[in-house]
Order: sequence, then C-alpha cells, then structure tokens
Amino acid sequence: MSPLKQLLNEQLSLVAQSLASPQRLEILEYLSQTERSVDELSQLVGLNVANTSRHLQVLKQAALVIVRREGKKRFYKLTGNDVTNLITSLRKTAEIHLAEVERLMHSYISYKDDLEAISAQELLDRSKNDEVMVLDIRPEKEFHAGHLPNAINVPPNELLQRISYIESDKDIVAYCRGPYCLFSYNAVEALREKGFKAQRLEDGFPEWKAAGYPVQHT
Amino acid sequence: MSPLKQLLNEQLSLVAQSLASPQRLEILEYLSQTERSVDELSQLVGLNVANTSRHLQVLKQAALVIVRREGKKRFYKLTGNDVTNLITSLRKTAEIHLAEVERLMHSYISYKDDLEAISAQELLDRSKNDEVMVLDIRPEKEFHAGHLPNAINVPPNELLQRISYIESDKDIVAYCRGPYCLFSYNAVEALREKGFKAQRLEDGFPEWKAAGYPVQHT
DNA sequence: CAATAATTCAATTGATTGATTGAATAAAAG
DNA sequence: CTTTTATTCAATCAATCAATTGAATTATTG
Repeated sequence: MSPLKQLLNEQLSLVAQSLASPQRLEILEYLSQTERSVDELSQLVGLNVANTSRHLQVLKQAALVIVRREGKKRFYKLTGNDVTNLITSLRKTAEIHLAEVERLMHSYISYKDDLEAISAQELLDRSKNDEVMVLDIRPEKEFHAGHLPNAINVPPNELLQRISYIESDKDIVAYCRGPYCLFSYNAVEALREKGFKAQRLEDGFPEWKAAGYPVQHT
Repeated sequence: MSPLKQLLNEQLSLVAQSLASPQRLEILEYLSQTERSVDELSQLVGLNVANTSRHLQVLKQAALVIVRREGKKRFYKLTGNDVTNLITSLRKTAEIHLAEVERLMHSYISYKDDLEAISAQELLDRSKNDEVMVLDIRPEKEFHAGHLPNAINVPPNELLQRISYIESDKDIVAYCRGPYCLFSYNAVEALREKGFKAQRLEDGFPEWKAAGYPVQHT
C-alpha cells in the first residue's frame, strides 16, 4: 500500500471505529435531531455522565461531533449533515444486505409492509398544491430545533388526546425521528382507526434535512 | 435503549467494525473496481493468502461482499453499489472534518487545487454534444469490467507512449479508480505538457457507477 | 464560597481480539 | 492422485483496549 493510501485509510478506519459501538450510534441518533448537553444525553441513553462524556470524546476525535460552550453546560452537535448521510448510508447497507437486520425490522415493525410510505420528493410535490397535512410526531423540543415546512407538532405522549381534535379532509402524512423510530407508525395506525387517510414519510427529519430539503424553525 | 434499537445498533456497529481496518478498506477499494479472486487480492494488498482470506470473511459477515465460485477460484465482489456509497460517504465525512486527512491530501496531491475537476453531470452534458474525449487511466482488466461510455482505455504504465499518438482537438477528461488514485492526475499533467486542454473527472469510476450514471462494457 | 456541569484520572472488569502465520483440510480440475 | 486454490484450525504475538465507575479536578455561575 502506498504511504498516502495507508495513512488515509488509517484515518478512515478511525472514523469507522468510532461508529462501531451501539452506544455511540444511539448518541448520534439523538444528536441528529438537535444538539444536546452531556447530562441530557446521559439520561437519554441511560449511561452515567463520565461514560457519556468519554463516548463523546471518541466521536469528537473522529470529527463527527463538535462542542459549543454555554455557561456551565457544553452542547454537542453533529459536525454537519454529511454525518447524518454517513449513518443513513450505514443503515441502508445493513438493511439491504444483513438478513439479521431485516428479520429484526419485520418482527418489531410488522406494519412496514402494510403502511407503504411516501417519499420526500412526493410529499414536497403534494405540499405545493396544499393537498396534505403534515404531522411531526416528536417531542416539542426536537420540533422547535427544526421541522418540515408547515408541519404541526404532535408530541408522541399527547398523540391520542390530540388526534380527537383533528379536523381535516386532507390526507395526512406523519414523520418522526427516523426510519427506526416508531412514533409515526403509531400515529398512522391511530389516525387510520379514526377514519383518516394517513401515511408515513419514508424517512425521518434528520434524513430530510440532510438531503437538503427545506426546513422551518418555529 | 429499547431492545429493538439495541439489536439494530449492534448490527450496525458490526458493519462499522468491519470497515475499521486499513487493510480491509484497501481490499474494498480494489473490489470497487471489479471482482477479484483471493490470491489476486492478496498480491494487490501485499498480505498472504490466509490473512487475506480472513479479512474477506469479516467483510462477508458484515454483508459487504459476496463470493462466487468458479472452478478452483472464488471471486469476491461488493454486494452492491450501496457499499461504494457507504465508503464514499465515510471518505467525504473524513475529508470534510478531519484536519489530518486534509493535510495528507494536500501534501501528496498538490495539484488538487490547481487542476479543478469536472463533475459527473457536467461531463455527461458535454459528452452529449460530442465535445470531449474521455480517457480511462486504469489497468486494462478494470476497464473491461466496466467503464464510462465511449471512454478510451490508456493503462497507466503505457501512459507516456500512448499520449504521443493522441490526436484530437477536443478537450480531454481523464478519470481513474477514485478520488485518492493518482493515475488521472499524472495523465492530466502529461497531457497539458503536450498542449492539450485536459481535466480530471471529479471522482473515479466506482463513484460514477454507484451514482447510477451509464456504464459501458467492452 | 457553594453549587452545578463536565472532564479527566485511576482503577477494574471483562473481554477480547485482532492480525498474523504455518499446517491441515476441503474442494475442484485435470 | 496430483495440483491448484482457498478455507479453516491452532497457536502466537501483540496489544489493547474498551466500557465502565467513583473520585478528584476544572470551569462557570450566582
């Protein structure tokens, strides 16, 4: 191997190494929604602060996250959309080729086949003609950190109450954190029971944003 | 972490783990050109056969490669274009954010800034009007496993002789194995010295193919 | 100075494990 | 039955080293 390739590949393998941990992948998942402080993350992923901090150092060294300081807290966020793309790419590859992943997806998300999803482009087209109502099924905080244009936030824990108030003759599209997030599945199921025409967005908010589609901040 | 996410992330981390090795990354680089037998690969990357075989098992377990048997030999190839995309994604992320990678790129490829490259889409547009001559600077074997439409193969070791025979008033675009391959840089440099108007294609053949652009087999 | 937030340190656990090689084995071809 | 090709096995060397935790430390705010 040429010395250049050797050195470059060592760097790449370092980045890959930083992704080779279920805990860190989960941290990145939370960060792909919005920036978070260390102790917020430590609660979300269920690790203690010291350990969480350690994992974040590893990700920082691989240049996947950066820190911002604000008062006593430090907020970590992804270094860019390309990080989301990288993880999406990793997921897609695993999903396509790893039988085990397919099996898992099906055993947990038996809807997957039934509720065929709408693509980002399709949603965008239909939105232009004001044909659809878009629901963001994520906690309020993540919604405010960025969401689809004209999306209405319905936090997952308020789903059932809120659905009763919905009045619309438009089709409904729901999305949430990403392909492995169950919020939007639950929402679509509940909406259909109420008689609405509802569909899931193929991917979640991070993928939408990373693909360069418009994002609104409210 | 929910049991589903836990299990899925364990699978993803397995795939990432398989990428966390300079040797395996190099193997994948060679496989992204065309399928290869074990001993062919072992020579290319400079590892003995047993060791190369072991690395290939790891990649196979991560579902990044598959084997085809033909007589006494076993040919390994990537499971799909998404694998190339995954590696491209990994590279892009490292390139954008890791200072070390940038430094390496610049110290070895000082041309990078000078010889600004042409994008895939741009090349395709200009090709339609028959404005450009496309050169494939890779070994003959890789060329025959697939190349850009109407590309002319100029193996790197024959570069200097072959250039003397080129007669053309069209602009020339050269490409090779990928962004870290130096063949096309050398070609462009040599061509310019001869007075041609020559440019590099931004990425190499694997990226072209993975992006879904047309591929020709000769 | 006290309280809060996060990092760093030292130590433990637990695990591996990861790359590598020579030798044995298997599978196919002639 | 021999040759070729690749896999698998057993063993070695080399590391690590990775995740985790409690305690000490640093930095900031009030």
